[in-house]
Amino acid sequence: MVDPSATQPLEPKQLPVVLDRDSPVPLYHQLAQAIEAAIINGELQPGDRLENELSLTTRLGLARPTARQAIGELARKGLVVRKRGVGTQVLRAQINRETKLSSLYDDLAKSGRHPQTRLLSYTVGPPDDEIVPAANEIEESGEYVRVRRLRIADGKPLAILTNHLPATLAPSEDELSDTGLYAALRTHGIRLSVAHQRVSARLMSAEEAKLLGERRPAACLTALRVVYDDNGRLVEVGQHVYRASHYSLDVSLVP
Amino acid sequence: MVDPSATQPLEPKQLPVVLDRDSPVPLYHQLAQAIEAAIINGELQPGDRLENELSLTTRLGLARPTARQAIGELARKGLVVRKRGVGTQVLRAQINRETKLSSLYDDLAKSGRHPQTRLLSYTVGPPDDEIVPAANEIEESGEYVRVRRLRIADGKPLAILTNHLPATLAPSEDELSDTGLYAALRTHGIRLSVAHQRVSARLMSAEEAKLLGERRPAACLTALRVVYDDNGRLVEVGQHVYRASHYSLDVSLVP
DNA sequence: GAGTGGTCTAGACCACAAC
DNA sequence: TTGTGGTCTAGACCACTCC
Repeated sequence: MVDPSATQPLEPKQLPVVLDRDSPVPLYHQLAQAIEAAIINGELQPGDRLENELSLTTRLGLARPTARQAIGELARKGLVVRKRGVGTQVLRAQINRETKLSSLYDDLAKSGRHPQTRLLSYTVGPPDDEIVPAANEIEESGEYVRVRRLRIADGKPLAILTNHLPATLAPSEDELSDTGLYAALRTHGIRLSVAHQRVSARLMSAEEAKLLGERRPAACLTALRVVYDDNGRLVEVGQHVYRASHYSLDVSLVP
Repeated sequence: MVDPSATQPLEPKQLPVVLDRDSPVPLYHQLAQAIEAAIINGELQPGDRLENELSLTTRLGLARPTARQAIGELARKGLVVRKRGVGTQVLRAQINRETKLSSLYDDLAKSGRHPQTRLLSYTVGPPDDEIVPAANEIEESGEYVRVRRLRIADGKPLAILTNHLPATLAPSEDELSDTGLYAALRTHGIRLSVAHQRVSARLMSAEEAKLLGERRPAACLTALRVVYDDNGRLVEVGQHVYRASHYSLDVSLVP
């Protein structure tokens, strides 16, 4: 006997999750993506409670740590909040442009814009004074490639990217005009692991304003980025100057 | 029979970790902190291999998932890289001002500077047009408090902070001049869960330049921050204007 | 082949929140 | 008291890297 008018405000939805145990994709990630999809397409609304961990595990035939790992993934993304003694709730339906290690080129391409690159200069030589303040672990001895590029999106100049790379790792001039720097590095078998970025702002120089099509005085957003590969080797020091009137940086924070 | 001249280049150090099983601090976190401390104080150098997981677990009497959780914490911070079939290596000795959800006040206080606040205005009323672009989920009906403060560090003006809060949550004028906004919210039992920030730059207005002690033209770093509590309620919309010549924002990225 | 991290299971007890 | 997430154990098998 079911009374349809009975209040069931806290009845969590049982998502129709399908897991493929033969897939190389880990089960916890399959589950996390299934839940994330339900949040994004609105099946789970902000404020809704997730099915509890025990129910999930028995229903899907998983062990609890596996289910927890899935939910933990979502919690770190800020999509979901866990509260002991209460349950897990959906926080936001936000399509979360999350802080990740990607190139501006990739970002633009993914968001459907049309990135172009104009190579301004490509020089080889000893480490440049410009990069010293950023990286104190520079090998004084080695040769460095200094690349300066103008990044253009939808026909409008967007940023001036100056990158310094150890000559042994640096892609050729041709590779750089076709694709983004990080894509080029990836094809060289370099796996990036961590980057530190210092973001600030200043006035544009006359040259910068001219390249970016701004009238002085104009403000620019600056980023000093230091990137390491998975062996801890310094891969790149980048000084980026963004046209502040056309560019902003999204950052998500969790406590 | 031990030959001291034998090459043991890959012998990982066995850290003298002490775990307190009666502490309310989880074991995995105790272990993570012990390793992090060793990295920061130089006992573990960048490039050094960590003791492997199996050895850690048997030596410390832990289960493997516990040890993995500890190392995973460090990996997410970018302190350490795990490579299947190889081991776990220390990446950087970096004292990592990590991206977290804290107030500027807390940040300054922790870094040993002397933050002060000057309350510029405190008004109550319907939602301000200024905050609409940021948050489309504003309750049109409710009253909002609009607070404008000047943040000063070591006697130098550093930022103009404009915050909009639902009147039901907002701290009083007195609370705000004594402490940071987030600390005041915490004492009201509000637990923050996630924030989204959009960072850009522009030229300072005449009023901003005057408050911040800059000569125009001057650039400022701007942040539009939207903060939610652990129930998904909108807690705050903040528009921050930082003096670019005296402030930068550090962000760490992992793939 | 030996050693490493990556994934997963099947339980256990605890701390906290709501009723 | 009940239900929830938080922590932890003691294993297992697999995939990858290096020799």
